[in-house]
Amino acid sequence: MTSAPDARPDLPTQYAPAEVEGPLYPRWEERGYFTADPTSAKPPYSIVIPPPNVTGSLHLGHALQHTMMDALTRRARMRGFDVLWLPGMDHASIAVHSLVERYLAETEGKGRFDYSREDFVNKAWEWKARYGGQILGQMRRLGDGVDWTRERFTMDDGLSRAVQTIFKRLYDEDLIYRAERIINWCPRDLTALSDAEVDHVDEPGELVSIRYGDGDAAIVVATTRAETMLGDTAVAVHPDDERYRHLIGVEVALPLTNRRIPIIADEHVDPSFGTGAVKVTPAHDPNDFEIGRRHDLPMPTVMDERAVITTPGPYQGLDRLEARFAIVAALREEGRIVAEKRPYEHSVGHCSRCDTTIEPRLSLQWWVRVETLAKAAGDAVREGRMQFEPPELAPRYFQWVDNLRDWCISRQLWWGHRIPVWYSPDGDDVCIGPDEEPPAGWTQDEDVLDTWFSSALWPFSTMGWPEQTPELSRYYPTTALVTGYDILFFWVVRMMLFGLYAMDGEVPFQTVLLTGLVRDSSGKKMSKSKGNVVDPLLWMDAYGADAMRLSLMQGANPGADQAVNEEWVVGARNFCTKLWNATRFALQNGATVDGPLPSQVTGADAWILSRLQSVVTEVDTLYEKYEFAKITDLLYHFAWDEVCDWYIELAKLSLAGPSGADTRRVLGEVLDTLLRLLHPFVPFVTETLWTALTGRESVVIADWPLADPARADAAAETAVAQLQAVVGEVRRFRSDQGLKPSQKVPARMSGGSVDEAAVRALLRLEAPSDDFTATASLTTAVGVRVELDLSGAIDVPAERARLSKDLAAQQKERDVNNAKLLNDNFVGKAPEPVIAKVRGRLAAAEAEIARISAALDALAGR
RNA sequence: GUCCCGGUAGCUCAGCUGGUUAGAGCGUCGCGUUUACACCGCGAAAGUCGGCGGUUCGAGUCCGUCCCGGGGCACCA
Repeated sequence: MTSAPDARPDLPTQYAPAEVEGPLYPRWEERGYFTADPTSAKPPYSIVIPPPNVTGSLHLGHALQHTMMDALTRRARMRGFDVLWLPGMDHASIAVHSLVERYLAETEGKGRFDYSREDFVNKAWEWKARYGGQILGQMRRLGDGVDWTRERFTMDDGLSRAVQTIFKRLYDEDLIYRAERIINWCPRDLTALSDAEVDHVDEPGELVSIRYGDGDAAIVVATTRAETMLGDTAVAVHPDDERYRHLIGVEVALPLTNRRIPIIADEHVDPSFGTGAVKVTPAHDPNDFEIGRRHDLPMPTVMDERAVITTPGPYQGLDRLEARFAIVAALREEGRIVAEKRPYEHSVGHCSRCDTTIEPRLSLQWWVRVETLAKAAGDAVREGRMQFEPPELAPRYFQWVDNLRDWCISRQLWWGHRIPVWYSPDGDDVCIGPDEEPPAGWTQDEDVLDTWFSSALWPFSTMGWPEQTPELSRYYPTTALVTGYDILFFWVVRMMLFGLYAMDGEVPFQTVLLTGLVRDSSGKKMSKSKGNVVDPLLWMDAYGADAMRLSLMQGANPGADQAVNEEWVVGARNFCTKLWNATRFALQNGATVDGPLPSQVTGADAWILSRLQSVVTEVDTLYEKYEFAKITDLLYHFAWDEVCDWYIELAKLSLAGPSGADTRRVLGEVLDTLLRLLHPFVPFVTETLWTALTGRESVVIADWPLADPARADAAAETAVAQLQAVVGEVRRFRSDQGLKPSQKVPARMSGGSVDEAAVRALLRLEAPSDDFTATASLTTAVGVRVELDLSGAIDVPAERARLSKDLAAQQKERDVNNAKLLNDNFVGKAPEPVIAKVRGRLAAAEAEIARISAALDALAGR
């Protein structure tokens, strides 16, 4: 292939995706097609990419979402918008920690705490430089038309400044505070986690009922976590519970210890659950913590950060599970176990990163006070300032945002944005803004912020906030956000919280387009443990990025999960090949895009232009609703069934005829438009074909097609439909008669008004010879009679079977419609157009029955 | 417990405010080379639209209920 963009290069005979796709992206990038221009007079269109983790590699979910964003932005660009699609990556605090720790263990044989904080962070930056960001190259491979000149990283200087700025503002307004609470603690990652980072899983545990105290002062409590009894400081019962009323205020002996704890009354206790009495461990359970606060109970911690028992005594040094076993055994020994239920199904929190069982832990952490922020985030959607697509997913958003609890944002990690608060030797603290210096001798807080804290700023921090940049004023709010519904809580909600706060109540995006999950061919979730994870890179290598993108778009119904498999990618590749061959045909036959379209065209040319303008309109309508699957389906069938199967076949006839010049121009127009319509989905192959066809610079910067209603031609559409009906009927006859496709048959045609030459050519019918003898006769539904000379007996049983089948269908049709018209209720109550339609169908069925019966009678005469 | 989504051909899915003989892709079967294309062409077979009940002249489409699958949230001492 020649690579000169302005010549019309010959297309190789065979479509080879790798050769087509390889050279194009660098060319697009060099020419700056994807670079936004804030000074442009064009209207803006903006999308910020959901920043993949710096540790990440492209998976099918990315491929799906990126293809959608690419399609939206490519189309917007073609429609004349100044497009910003902003790429970047997330620093992924915990994920990087795990990877870097493993990397250091392998390369240097050391653990995290063998390094100083500074050294570890430097190692992490080294790791990022060396192994991070693989996905960026994979995005180019996929064809993402992002503005690389504006690439961002959540830990680069500008974004770090944004983090510090908003932290200080929130801190100054008392929307960030520090408090000791029960938090979700991961004993493996050794950090606090937010509620969103905990997955709750039902699993079999044990429910053990233990008798506390003796004699009159005894009470039975049930627990799944016997080991925490070392930290019990009370037993709680419901204040109205008659069974225990007399015990309230009494102290009981806590087994295995020499402590005595009070029995208290608290509304939180459910009298109908278990024994109606609860052991209270304020330092290791969120509900118990609340009870403890209400009753001013002591809150002893019994485990360290690795969930090892610290209480002096026989259990000290045991892991929480070992301790549970040992303590239950000891209680059993003392005869204090009243009941044991095992297994006992209950929900247990796990670290969403490493799957370790979460330990609720009393801890001093930083929090965002979310009440007012969440209210604003909910109202913005309630007031319609931001909308979800599909709207059915909005309830999930409200469910979360309307019940949000304060957000724990501090993490006991080193890789991330360090909390900008400094402490004096006396324990005073001060929050330091971006341009401020901490007082000499003060020390900074050791913790970093939750990764999602900086992600929440992404729609504006990437555009230069807090500076009032041209980008920020032009591209915020962004036009759309495209992301998976699974990330609604983590990310979308938090961008709403901070976007509305930082940007004076302006939403970060006008529309949130939620995609489903990509599943395997049988609809199962992909997971490493199931071994059904597909690497999109392999599919791209085998069939091309275009084919993979197209197959993903084929299944992309809004908000719905989709199953994918290799067969469909093959099918999508086949479609690209079809386009390739159609374009080759056009080039070989002198199709042109130069000069105006002929004002008057006839026959197939008029028909296909009519269909084309209608398809353009439909595509635009479907884009409004983000119906990617339907757009794909529409274009697929238009291209394959109408353009290739019918128009090109018909064009073969007229190309040689007197209107050949018109047809060459129409053929060029149809392919030109079709390739432009398809470009957002299959950017590579359309670029190669379009430049070959038109000789112009690039379809990336071509204009989006406009429908021309003047080209609508109902008569031409009817004429071709009739032609198709006749051809279809005779083809079926030929097939049923066992005639080879290549066999030419003399025929005589009469009646109707179809293009006889076209019918003859498509059906391989010859002119009748002198000794023509009609051995078969077909009268088709559009009144065309075709007599065929099969030079010998036809297969009478086959023909009778064919006609009988048609007859039965028409009789059923007649009966159904007849019954309706005999029904007074129907005639009396149905609207007139519906009745007219039924009358028409009845008449048509009767005509068909007459026609087919006649044909059967004629057959009987043989 | 509560909320959401889904149950339509062998498989994966479309079917808008109820009104043609319920569609597509892949797969299956038959025929085969008509110079764009076998990564193709032509033809065909294939569904009691999860069950039951209701509203209606008319229900895959609306209502109720049940069954099955997926997911969210809450609780889980």
